[in-house]
Amino acid sequence: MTNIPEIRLYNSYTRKKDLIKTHEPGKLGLYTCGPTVYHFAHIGNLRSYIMEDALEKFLRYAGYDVKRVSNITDVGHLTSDADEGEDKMVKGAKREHKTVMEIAKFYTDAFASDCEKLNIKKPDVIEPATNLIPEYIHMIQVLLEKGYAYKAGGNIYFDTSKLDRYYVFGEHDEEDLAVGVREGVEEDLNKRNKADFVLWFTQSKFEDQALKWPSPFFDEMGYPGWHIECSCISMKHLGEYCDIHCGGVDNMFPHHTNEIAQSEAYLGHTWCTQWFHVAHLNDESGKMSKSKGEFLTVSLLEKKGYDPLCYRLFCLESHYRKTLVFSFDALDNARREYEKLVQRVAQLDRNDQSDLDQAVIDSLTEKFVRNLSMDLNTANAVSLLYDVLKANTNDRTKLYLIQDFERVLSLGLMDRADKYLAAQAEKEANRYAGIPAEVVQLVEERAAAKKAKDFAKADALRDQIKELGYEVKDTAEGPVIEKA
RNA sequence: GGCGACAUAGCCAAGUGGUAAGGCAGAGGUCUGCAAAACCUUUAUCCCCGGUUCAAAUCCGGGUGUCGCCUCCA
Repeated sequence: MTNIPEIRLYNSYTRKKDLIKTHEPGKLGLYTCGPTVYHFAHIGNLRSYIMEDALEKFLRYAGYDVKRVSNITDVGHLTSDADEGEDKMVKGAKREHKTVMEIAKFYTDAFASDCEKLNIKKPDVIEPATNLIPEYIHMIQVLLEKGYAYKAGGNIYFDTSKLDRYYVFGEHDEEDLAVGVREGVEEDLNKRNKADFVLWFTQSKFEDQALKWPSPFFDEMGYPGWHIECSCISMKHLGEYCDIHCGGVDNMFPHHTNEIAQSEAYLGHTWCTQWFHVAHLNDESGKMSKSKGEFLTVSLLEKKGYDPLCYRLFCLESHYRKTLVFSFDALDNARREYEKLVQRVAQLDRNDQSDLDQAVIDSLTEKFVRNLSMDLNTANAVSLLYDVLKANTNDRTKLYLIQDFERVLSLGLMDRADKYLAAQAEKEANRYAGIPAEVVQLVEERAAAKKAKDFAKADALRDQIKELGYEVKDTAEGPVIEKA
């Protein structure tokens, strides 16, 4: 923690690029809003996790002792994208004829697998929402005692009028809120203020929750509202101060606004003042969602022949605060680039015993840190890979730098380079596999003729090979024979 | 209606006061008989209009456009 560089990140809370501060020097508590496990994550969801992963890794690279906590929402998240609106988890279970618990388990695992394929590091703590029911009840009790919450119509609501400043991410007038603008969402008449939100449900206009718990508030069983889980999970694992809280921009309001409201009302002091929001991945028609158009998942990309890490490269090449438009043309671009990068890394000599070129290392790592320290400029950090490859220095130094940068970028370049080399070796070993002996004979004769610069004979032999139904092509790695 | 973000070449994308990084694609070239690969060279005045300044893609004002949020979303 001695030499941590100054890092600036755009903070949605102050709308400025603030210098990162931590409550405890050198230690950094990072909270990232996790998925609701009712369906597969689409690649737009995953963009946020990729960028948050890059942030986490850079903070570690810079020298912070990071503790990252993430939730898994497996209860209490209402949806209204169906006709009447249902709980996401209940809806998922119904769709697949499974129990809510089975659904949660299945999609939690699927999410973990997607993350692994994208080289997203597992958070230090992953907490399912259903694990902390007593904590929610406790927080709600305190909020009731302090007068920040009220009971109405069988639910408990947070009273946003009790706060000096509720709209922390931008100035709003309560009257400006367009309540019920969305189809299928009706105004809840139990609310005292338009912006009030539910902390605990026993009555819902939607279909019954599958999971319910007893509470001291009502005789009926109930379940927590969505916002309370993140506050409690963060406090349980990071204490009363959260250094940086991450999520997608769409969570700014109401989710994160509500988290701040309830957390600070509960604690009586500020809770988290650094907010990192990742912009959306759109398709040509706008925001990507699970309910419209092609549902793009990691497995779908794999099915179409894309290495998931091409997608990671695609994301890192763009800035996290800028909307990124996805198209297969753009992904093809990234794939081509990725393949070239891998090949160039593979061509570096791993046995190079030269001395490390400290001047080059210092200069390039300084640029790497400077770019990432300025609002996580991953696009420039990726560009530096090319500076490394082009640098006027030995291969050992280049490999050292690439592996060093990979601690943050995690593009799997070394691993894919290994695979590339193995595939090349395999190709070499199987060059003549399945090719008739007489064709192999002709190919070798042709190679000899070429070596002797007898090109007329070589071309004649190539024609002969063609007559047998095979085509020979010379490549950098020797002749390749294909069925014509 | 309110709030917010963004607008740079064919495409993706940096740049936050000093005369436009990088990548993909394209074009020209070098090279290995040809071809492929590789390598080299090459491609923009920054949405529009005003202003500040010796100097603006970068700051200010006014437009236009795209996208997002306003209790489902990463």
